[in-house]
Amino acid sequence: MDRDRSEYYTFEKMPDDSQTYDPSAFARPSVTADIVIYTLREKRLHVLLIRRKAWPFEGTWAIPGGFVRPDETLDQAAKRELREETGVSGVVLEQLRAFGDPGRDPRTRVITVAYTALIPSDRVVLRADTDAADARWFAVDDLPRPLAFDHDEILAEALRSLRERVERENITRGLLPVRFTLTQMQDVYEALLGRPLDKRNFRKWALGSGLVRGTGQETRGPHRPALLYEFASPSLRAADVVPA
Amino acid sequence: MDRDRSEYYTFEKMPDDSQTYDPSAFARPSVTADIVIYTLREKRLHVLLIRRKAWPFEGTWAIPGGFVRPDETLDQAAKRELREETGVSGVVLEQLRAFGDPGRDPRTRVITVAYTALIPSDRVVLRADTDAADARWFAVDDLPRPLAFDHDEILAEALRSLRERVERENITRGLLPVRFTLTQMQDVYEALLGRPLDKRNFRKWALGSGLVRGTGQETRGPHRPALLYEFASPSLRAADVVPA
DNA sequence: TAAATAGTGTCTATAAGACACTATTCT
DNA sequence: AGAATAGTGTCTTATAGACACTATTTA
Repeated sequence: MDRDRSEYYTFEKMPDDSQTYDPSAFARPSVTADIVIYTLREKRLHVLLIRRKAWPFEGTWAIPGGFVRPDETLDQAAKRELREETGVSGVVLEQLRAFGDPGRDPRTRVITVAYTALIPSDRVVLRADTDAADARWFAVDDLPRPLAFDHDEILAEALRSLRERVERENITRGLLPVRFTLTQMQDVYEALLGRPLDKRNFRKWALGSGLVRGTGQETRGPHRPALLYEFASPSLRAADVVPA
Repeated sequence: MDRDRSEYYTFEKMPDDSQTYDPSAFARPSVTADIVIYTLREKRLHVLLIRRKAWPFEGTWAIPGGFVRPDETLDQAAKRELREETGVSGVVLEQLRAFGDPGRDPRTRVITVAYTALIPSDRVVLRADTDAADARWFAVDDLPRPLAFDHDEILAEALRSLRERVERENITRGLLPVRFTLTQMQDVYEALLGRPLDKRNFRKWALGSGLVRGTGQETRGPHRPALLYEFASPSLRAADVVPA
């Protein structure tokens, strides 16, 4: 091992315990799944937070989540926690990444696998809106800091990832109802990108790209009706949707 | 809970054990960090695999990795394992995602956090090349299947992610030496994208984008010398590089 | 008829892609 | 002189962005 390490990466063998290492020799970490749930309210991107009722971080706001059970996949755990803590199901879940710094949870070593979910603005019926206190939507640019654990970091990363994906994926589908107007769709894009878009250019792009297709239907209201559109491709990946 | 679930996502409270759940009530999983190490050899993208010496999957090829220790971050664990198993350090590591299906490891529940690393083609000195048998480079389109655990899936996902990132990041930096010719750089892009690129268009793009800048130096060989370039921005994120 | 929202077209600038030959060095 | 690799420019096409007014409905 006397090769010049600053000039060459070497592969000469070093003491290798990976084949013989006994996992039970070290305390195992707990593993949780946390879910960042986005929706659009009044043209602003919001996340759902729950107020913690117990130590640690009692009374502070946190991303919903919980422990992964021995017999379920990480995706299943995320779906289950989402359902248990918020009653939401049938939502597209996307894994962000794992967060696992020692000390991020004062109880014990906890590694969390963070997910993001998008739910349509017209289908949000949050009981806590009236009930208040224990579950609330917060605009992503107006969060109650500090959050529990390292949830500030997770939310920052989730938002960065979301914005990155906006341009190259049909990511807005998850935030829109089945049928929607082009104005609603533009609102979603503007909220996600954080900047205003030109109406004519946006519509040219949305229609020209074949992303959406017109339904016959129209909206009603005290003003000119708008045509309703739907997404053209099937695209909701089966694996991401809970059957029931 | 009598609202029409097919029409509305509801947030009415369901039995919620997340606040009172005792993590020690369930067996905790083991957590590992696995690293997919890419390099370019003879214009083809290769990954480093090691042959397992012990049960399970004894004798089959696997991605290097090992258990995360209680006092280290996930990133540190990945760097340590990379160093221990291959002697490589000072490499950019990027977390891919966690893989944690029950049963992916026959020993016990093991959740792995997968990383990707890129190392430059000219600095690869793999002892096992002559020694053989226990650590080898494989072209990504010619892998020894089946691999151990769910490593087929991890490699497929890593490659998908790598190709996705090629277009929008300076990802090739990790695969190139400090100084390189534009032909070498084009080789990297072609290997990663899996298709040939036009030489003139590539050079126009590489130079015009300000990504690289010429050094004064030239190569030598039995043919016309080529100008050597280097990346313009500092850009290697400090957190990704092991200091020593 | 006022308020509110929907809907529509052109021009310009930039980026990406197709395409083939000459230049330099060494043996 | 031949082998090997480096290096170079134009035209076309597609895409994104700037930019402002008319249309329809209900109260």
